[in-house]
Amino acid sequence: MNLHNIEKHWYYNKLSKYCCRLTKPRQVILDVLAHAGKHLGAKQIHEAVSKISSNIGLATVYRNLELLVRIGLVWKFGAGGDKAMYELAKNPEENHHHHLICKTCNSIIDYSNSIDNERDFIKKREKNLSKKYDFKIENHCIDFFGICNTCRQNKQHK
Amino acid sequence: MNLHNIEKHWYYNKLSKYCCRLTKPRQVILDVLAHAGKHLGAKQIHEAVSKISSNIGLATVYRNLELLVRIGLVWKFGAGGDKAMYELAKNPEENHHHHLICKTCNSIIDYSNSIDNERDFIKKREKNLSKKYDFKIENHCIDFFGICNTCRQNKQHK
DNA sequence: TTTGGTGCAAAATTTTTGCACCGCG
DNA sequence: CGCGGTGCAAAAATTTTGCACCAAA
Repeated sequence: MNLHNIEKHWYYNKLSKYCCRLTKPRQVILDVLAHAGKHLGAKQIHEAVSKISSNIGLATVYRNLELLVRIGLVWKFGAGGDKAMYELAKNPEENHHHHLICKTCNSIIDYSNSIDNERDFIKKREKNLSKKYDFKIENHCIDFFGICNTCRQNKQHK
Repeated sequence: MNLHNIEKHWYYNKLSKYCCRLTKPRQVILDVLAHAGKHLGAKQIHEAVSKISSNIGLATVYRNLELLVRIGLVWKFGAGGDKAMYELAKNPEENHHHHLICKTCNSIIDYSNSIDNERDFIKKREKNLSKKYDFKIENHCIDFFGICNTCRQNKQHK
């Protein structure tokens, strides 16, 4: 399970391609996201980052996340609108996460869009929409909201 | 084009069904969303509400939006994670909006999921995911991010 | 030396909460 | 009366900005 170094190269390379210096904070933020393997909030990222390397400001985390989102290395999604969540983008050839978000406890289940033909469907949809609205689509976010099994069970006990 | 009263009945009825009083603020908030016909932020809603009826607090707007979202009358989505956006839910039989969000100017294009077979696809997907994760799905949010035509043109002129 | 990147602190924005009060059931 | 709902103000949480400084190109 040592894909980790390969991934490292992938995203580090992409960063330099965009003429951004590979600074310590950027390295650490990317590593944190890669290790997490799932969505994190800005504060969580800052906390994790601080454990690895001290004196990295929350503002720097925000500034770099914005940069990373802009160049497509990180994806940002809304989790229903409370606070922003971030996750490392995958290689274009790979699939990424979509979400099941519990309205009651706010927990988030990641699922991969490799299931079924979702990926193909989205691709087709993007092409169609791009043309129709003259809009260059770079990525997307698909979230389902509802009630998780734990919360449904708790409800019954009330 | 006087569907407006019909719609009114629809959502007013649903509200009373959930044992919530149909108070002035709730009426006004729903009317604002119905008239807007598109997503609005909490602040925008409060401003619009204030024009119709004075002395309705922003906190009340937030509290009621939360309620309306919980009972399914209003949909909330993240717009990429800055602030929450709200739009009136549609009758279950109708289609609702998905979004194309410009990363550069933050403008949002609504599109209806009636196009193509998107609606059917989502339905199928929901069923599949519900079963797989034992998760009761109530609604969803599909957003595409990219660059709108205006911003693409501006870029070229730089 | 010039520019991009940073830390820190202050500010702005968005959302939540506490509390007293009001009015329907 | 009791309780859901409200306004207002204060607080909390999230995100952005100003500014001086540092370090790589």
